[in-house]
Amino acid sequence: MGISEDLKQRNFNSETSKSVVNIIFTGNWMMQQMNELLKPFGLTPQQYNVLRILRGQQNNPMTVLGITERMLDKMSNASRLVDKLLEKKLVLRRECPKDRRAVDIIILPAGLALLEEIDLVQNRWEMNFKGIGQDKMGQLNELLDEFRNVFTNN
Amino acid sequence: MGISEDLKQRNFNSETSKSVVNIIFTGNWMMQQMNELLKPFGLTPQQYNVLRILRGQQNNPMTVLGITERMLDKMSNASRLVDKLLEKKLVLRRECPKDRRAVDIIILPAGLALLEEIDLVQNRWEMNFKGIGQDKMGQLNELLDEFRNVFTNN
DNA sequence: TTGTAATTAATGTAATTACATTTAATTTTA
DNA sequence: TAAAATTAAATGTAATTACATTAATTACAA
Repeated sequence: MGISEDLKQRNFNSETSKSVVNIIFTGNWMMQQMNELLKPFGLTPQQYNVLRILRGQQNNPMTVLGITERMLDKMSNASRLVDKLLEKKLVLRRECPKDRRAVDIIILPAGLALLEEIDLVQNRWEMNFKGIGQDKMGQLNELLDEFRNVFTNN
Repeated sequence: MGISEDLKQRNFNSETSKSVVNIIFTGNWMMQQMNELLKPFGLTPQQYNVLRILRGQQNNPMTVLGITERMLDKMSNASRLVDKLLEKKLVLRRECPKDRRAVDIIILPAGLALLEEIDLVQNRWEMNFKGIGQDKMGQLNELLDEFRNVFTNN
């Protein structure tokens, strides 16, 4: 019996308890999917996330702190993730001229190219969900946001 | 700027792309919440999950494999998680009489008592979500299930 | 200005995870 | 039955994460 069936059969105290477990489980499941998708490209989901954040800044440099603030998983050490991306020559690291404590990170053309490759595969993969429909996707996003917004901060 | 605002501002290709990121992010967020909640009790979310699985079996012994199948995060090593629970004297481990390769794990009264303590705190914590309403919770659960069910297995 | 506090990134480390391998027992099959 | 294949759990390990600390720089207050 898989966990999906388990989720259904388990007698939860409340729909809320089930949601809590379901969100964690589905998050793990999704991460796993991403992990498989990224494996051929030699990136972990966390490294990929950092690259996408850098691309999102339209080639403006971004400090390590800036990256940290936007990471999905705050606990991954941005400093060391950037190390890995440096090793792969996907980003550049240089002292920030405005604040010598800070370090600017810039995505390199190789990084952008890799992201574009991954985009193709990811878009194809996302097609799997097209049966669900935009309206339901929107609903899901609203519900997840609402869930988190219960706690004012975050 | 927190990630929530970032999720809103980021220009996603599609509502689907946003859902993918949102599910991962909200899963991590929820895990973090659980982590904070469990810290005073000296349990990690994974250890807690195993304890709950064992409780769910109404004190029937369960093999390590059985636990693995029901874990939220399949990748955590059930064997070593059980080690930790043994150290804390929350479970018992004994050779399975029907199959000497397998090992039966049974939750001890101390484990059940700890879970009841945690239940109190968790129920109180879940009250935070009561404003959302049962109907929306149900909706969310259905949507998450639908998302995963796109891939027949899992 | 000078000393104190705060901020930024990097690093040290213990624990955990991911992944492969090993050991022991059981099942299958020749 | 004996050998081969499979299964269950444990273990080895390299990488990663969680958490604390450090080092360097900047901001601020006396």
